[in-house]
Amino acid sequence: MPKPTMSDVARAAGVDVSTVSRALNERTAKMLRAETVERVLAAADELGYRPNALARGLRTQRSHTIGMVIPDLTNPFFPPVVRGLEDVLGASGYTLILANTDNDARREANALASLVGRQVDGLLLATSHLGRRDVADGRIDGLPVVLVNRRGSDDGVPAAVPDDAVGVAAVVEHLTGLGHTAIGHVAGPQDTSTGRDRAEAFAAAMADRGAGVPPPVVTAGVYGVEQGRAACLELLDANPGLTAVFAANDLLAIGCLRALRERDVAVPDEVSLVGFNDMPLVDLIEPPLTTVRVPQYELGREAGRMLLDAVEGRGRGERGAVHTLAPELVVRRSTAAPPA
Amino acid sequence: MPKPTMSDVARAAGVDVSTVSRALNERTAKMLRAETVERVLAAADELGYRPNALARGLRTQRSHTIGMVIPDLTNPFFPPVVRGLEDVLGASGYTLILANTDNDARREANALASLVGRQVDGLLLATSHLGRRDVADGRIDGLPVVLVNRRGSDDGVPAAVPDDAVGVAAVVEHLTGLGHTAIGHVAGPQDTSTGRDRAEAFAAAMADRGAGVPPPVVTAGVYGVEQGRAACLELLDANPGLTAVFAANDLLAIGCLRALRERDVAVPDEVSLVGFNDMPLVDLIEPPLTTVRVPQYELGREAGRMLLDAVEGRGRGERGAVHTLAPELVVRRSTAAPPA
DNA sequence: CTGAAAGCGCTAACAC
DNA sequence: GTGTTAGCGCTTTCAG
Repeated sequence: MPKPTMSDVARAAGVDVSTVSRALNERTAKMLRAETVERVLAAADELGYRPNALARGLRTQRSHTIGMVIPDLTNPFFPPVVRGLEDVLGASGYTLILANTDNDARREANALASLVGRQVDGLLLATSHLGRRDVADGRIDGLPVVLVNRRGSDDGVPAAVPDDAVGVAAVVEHLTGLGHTAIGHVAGPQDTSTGRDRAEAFAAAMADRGAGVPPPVVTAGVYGVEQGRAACLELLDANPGLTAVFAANDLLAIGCLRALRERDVAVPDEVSLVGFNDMPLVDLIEPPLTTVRVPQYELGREAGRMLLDAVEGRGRGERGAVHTLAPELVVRRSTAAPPA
Repeated sequence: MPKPTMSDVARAAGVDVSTVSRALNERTAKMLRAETVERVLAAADELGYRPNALARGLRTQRSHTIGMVIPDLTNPFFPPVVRGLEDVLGASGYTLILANTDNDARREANALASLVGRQVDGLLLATSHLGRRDVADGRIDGLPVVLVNRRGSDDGVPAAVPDDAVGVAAVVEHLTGLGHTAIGHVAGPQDTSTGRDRAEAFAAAMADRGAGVPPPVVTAGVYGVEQGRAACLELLDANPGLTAVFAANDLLAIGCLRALRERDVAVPDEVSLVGFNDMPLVDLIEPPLTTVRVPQYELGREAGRMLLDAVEGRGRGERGAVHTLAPELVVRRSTAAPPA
């Protein structure tokens, strides 16, 4: 027995397919006599009828599907974001389709093309690089776009992001409060808003604290453990007096930890280390990482809400709504007072 | 300018839509004159035409979409599996849709219904419990199903799984080789093949090693950190002489680590600890976890291949092909000789 | 080798 | 209130 279709239900209930369609749709069911609706529902239930989402989407020009582009699902930062997204989207009947790009431009282009071909109703981008022009107006191929965790070049494109400046300020305050003055920064890619904003906020916060010269910074080209390790090695070698390192995210911080171990410097006894994101499991490494907690699940929820608003035509005209979520410093055991 | 459709391309190229369809499809392009194909391709390219996957799917009864049901994406075990899956599916033009269930039967039912409604061509289940009857014949709602990381109750349903017995045997050999005899097991849920098989393999391997009495076992109801902690506490309290604990997966092992810390017992000096899976980041916790490496990415690839075979009608008749991947013991610093 | 026509399963005017 | 009709964008006989 092949899948029952609407006309099977119609026949079973003794009505026309259009009546079945009306009965099955919340909005149009009230056009019908209650008794009819009931009869249709019973027949549908009896046959185990499931509406065909493809046919519906083709007809309504709405697939109830959302595409999301991320660099790499195995980066522990993303799964909680995705869960948050799924929870809001699912509640409204939308399904999420993920695509990984591994930071490769060609793969990203393919992914977008594939998603658009699948008629997604909207796009979530966690990969946006500053300066990409195709999202300047908050749309790709006519589809609404919301950036996740990163901002666009200007604030014209909707985005859900952590408040980097606030987070970084808390880090610098914590470190200087502990007595550190020689603090270095392992910065993230400067073509991402997170990398650039955190580096700028760090320089600004240090200047506020009366640092005469700009603090030492080494930039990692990609947010990855290995890149963090290399950058930290460089930072350490160029600045032997450092007593603290602030990494632009947790993956880089883990790389720093490896670098520190290689150079045989004790954390936090000789050098303190701080990350950013508080991604899952960083509380289990040794020493447990002091970091800035970005509400990942909430980030996903917020981005989902924003995109749904755009897709369903609510809240139009508020082009460039960048929603900022408050981060929070989580002090663990990777930071301590500098050695006497 | 709305999205160009096939008839737009047809008009631009001065041919019928059916000709465009033929020109754009690998298989049917050879029916056409090369010059015609070229003209169509040029027109399509010119207009930026993208085939509508919904329309195609409706017509062909094939969405080129695969549904996957997992307990929880934030469990670090799954992302690499998903990546492996995506890589094989993507290469064949298929898209993966994920659904999380949080081990909730109702959510699972909803997820399956939603996926089936979206006309997925096949299903991947990483949540299967032993004894569920609806997959007994390797199909749900007529769709081919492949289990990932878990087997069904009998071997009638296709599955890609690690070889638990081999992995567990390696663990026991490692531990006994170190001199341990008092080894306890924190078992996984007994309604999953992994939980049950590993517990049985453990008992068998211990018996092989000449253990007179069955070794102590406490079962966790769910694969989770908190459940691992609770189970381990219980195990420890009931068996004060234990010098080693083998947990049925890494999440449980992390819970055990917490329990051990709470009881102030040093790992590995007083008690050795072994996990299972070698999920990402367990090499970074302290002490780095000795565990059994399950090739997660490969597991995904293998499951993907199996499902594609079933979906595309290849390899029929080999009902019940359970593909087993070889695990490998990874010795890190959570295991050592028992205290003298 | 290419065009005409039908139809996948559904929704949305438009009738009655 | 409910049936009739047309058509979303595509593929696939069937003609020619």
